[in-house]
Amino acid sequence: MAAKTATKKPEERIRARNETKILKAAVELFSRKGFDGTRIVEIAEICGLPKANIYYYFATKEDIYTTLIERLLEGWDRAMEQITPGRDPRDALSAYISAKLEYTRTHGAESRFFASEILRGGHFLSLRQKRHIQRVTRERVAVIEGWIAEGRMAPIDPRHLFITIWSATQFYTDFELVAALTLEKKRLSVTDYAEAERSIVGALLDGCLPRQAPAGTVSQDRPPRSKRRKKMAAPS
Amino acid sequence: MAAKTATKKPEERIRARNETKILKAAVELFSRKGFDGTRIVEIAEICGLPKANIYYYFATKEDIYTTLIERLLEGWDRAMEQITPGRDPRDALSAYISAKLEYTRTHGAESRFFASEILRGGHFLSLRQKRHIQRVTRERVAVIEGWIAEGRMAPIDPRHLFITIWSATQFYTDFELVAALTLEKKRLSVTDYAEAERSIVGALLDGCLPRQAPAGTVSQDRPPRSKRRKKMAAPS
DNA sequence: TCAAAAGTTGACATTCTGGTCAGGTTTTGC
DNA sequence: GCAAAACCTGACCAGAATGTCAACTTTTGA
Repeated sequence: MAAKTATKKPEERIRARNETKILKAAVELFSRKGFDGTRIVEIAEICGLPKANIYYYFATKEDIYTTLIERLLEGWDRAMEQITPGRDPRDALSAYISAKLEYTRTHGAESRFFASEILRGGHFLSLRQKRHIQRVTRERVAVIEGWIAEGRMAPIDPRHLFITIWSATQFYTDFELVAALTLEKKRLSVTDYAEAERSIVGALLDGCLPRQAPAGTVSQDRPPRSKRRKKMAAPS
Repeated sequence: MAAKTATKKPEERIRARNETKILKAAVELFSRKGFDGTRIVEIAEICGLPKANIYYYFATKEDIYTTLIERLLEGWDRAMEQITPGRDPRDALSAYISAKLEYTRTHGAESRFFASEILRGGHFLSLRQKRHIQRVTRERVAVIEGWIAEGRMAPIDPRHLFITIWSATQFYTDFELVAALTLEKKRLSVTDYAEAERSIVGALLDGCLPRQAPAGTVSQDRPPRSKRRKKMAAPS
């Protein structure tokens, strides 16, 4: 498959187009039916291609799967970039939560696909990919540790904080059924995600207990949790 | 299978024993390989039974699967029972988080099995089962709404709070790989779960921002988390 | 224009796996 | 002790799924 015969580069239009089509159909199916539950003839049907054509672009089913993993990982760090030392912790964490929710909302299949892979033990993840996740995480953990050292955040373990944020944000998409049952909706809407954001930010940043002294005091309405609420979730 | 021929009841020792054995092997496999990825001959091998024997006890693979779902749902509410109106919110929520973590830690396969089922859309869940989840949740949501009305909790949406708690606790087991990568461990230990509990409780109840009261008072209701990590230079 | 490269595809080979079944053995109730 | 019920299992089947291939068509570059 000499893709670059020197004088060539943009002539792989057809290839690019079809590979994209295939991967798009595949991530949708994999995310809902898993690796074993997905048949390539299904992928082919969705693409409107004969099965043999799929095999012209990808040698095996596993090939499609791992290609998807590779692409998805590129998105892993995107949201992480919100966490930078210079920023105010409240803003940074809010933005991070918002970005993560927005991504998971608009990329349901990808989110579930990744969740499914991890749930099954991540046997398709290469060592390099695991280390990538680890490295990216470690960098941002350091930022938060910095904030804590400066007294700008409570002394909470940043690693567990990240885990809590990840899990809370992903839940709405990965386990939408339970989320919908809980919220008593048929399906989740954009508004539900917005509410989720408010709630997660509120609970994680300020806690869910009254902000006053414990003991006997009765708390009235909580003081403005965050005066600098931006309009809407940032597009992605 | 007429299991009760009037004069019989406890003579199904063999049946009970084998069914248990089969279900135990099945939940382990289903949780790691999904419905389609699990072959009944595998289940049989783990049980040390010939394949046909599995079919003597369960008519189909789906039969095994749905039987498992039914049993698991019984455990769903267990932890929920921590949330009772009389209790102090802090205690109740702490106990709930603790119970949920303990369950997920000691019942990894079951936890992942359920997660996997929901992730795939929960098509094996019956309407009755969905409604059960909904009802149990609604009950406890009401308790929290009561607390909020009494000013014993900040005015946060209890539904989203539950979602955050569920997701955070389950994450450590369902997505252990990512949790382990984040915590830089090979596998999670009991101690890690204990730390997780502390962290989740800390973040959710008190928030992760400094507790300085708006008026300037220094809060002391947060137990000082002794070990501060040394500061690190913030990277890019 | 035209040959080579890229893309397409129906039919086939092969392997798996869920599920069946008939006939056998063991356990139980009396 | 004995018949009936419960339990066991090797062999088999039908459908399905992955992957192959050789012949065919379209696109490309000069």
